[in-house]
Amino acid sequence: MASQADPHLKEGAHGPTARPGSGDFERDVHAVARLIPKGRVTSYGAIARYLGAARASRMVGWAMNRALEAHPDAAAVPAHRVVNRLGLLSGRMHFPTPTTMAERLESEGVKVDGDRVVDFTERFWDPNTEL
DNA sequence: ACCCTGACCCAGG
DNA sequence: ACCTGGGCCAGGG
Repeated sequence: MASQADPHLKEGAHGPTARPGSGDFERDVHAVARLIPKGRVTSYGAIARYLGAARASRMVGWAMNRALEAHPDAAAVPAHRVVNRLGLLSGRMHFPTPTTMAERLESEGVKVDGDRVVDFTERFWDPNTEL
């Protein structure tokens, strides 16, 4: 089954899961997003890089959008924990309300000032180094 | 079948 | 320091 929280992503040495053009990209993005610890955040680019597609950060945002539309509740995929490289909540407009993203983060202990994550550097969780 | 756009990011001028 | 363009994958008109 190799699904849930066990994406043997990274390169396709023996199991090409994130091969470009395979359509598995979205699924892999969701898998990584589910691994983001509560109270931490990561970026589109970090996830893309972890999947071996460093230039596909836009697709990560696209995948988050899809996940959110399918499950507006944060249960399935914690889309609110994915921000841009500057710590800005660039995807806030795609949540039920423009403030939902910030509210969900604050409810996990992540402080948000305006549209930016406070202490972004400390809160940052990089799948490339921590996974 | 072509063209455009997107919750991004980096390099170049 | 600001602006521009290319690249990535997928979906919509």
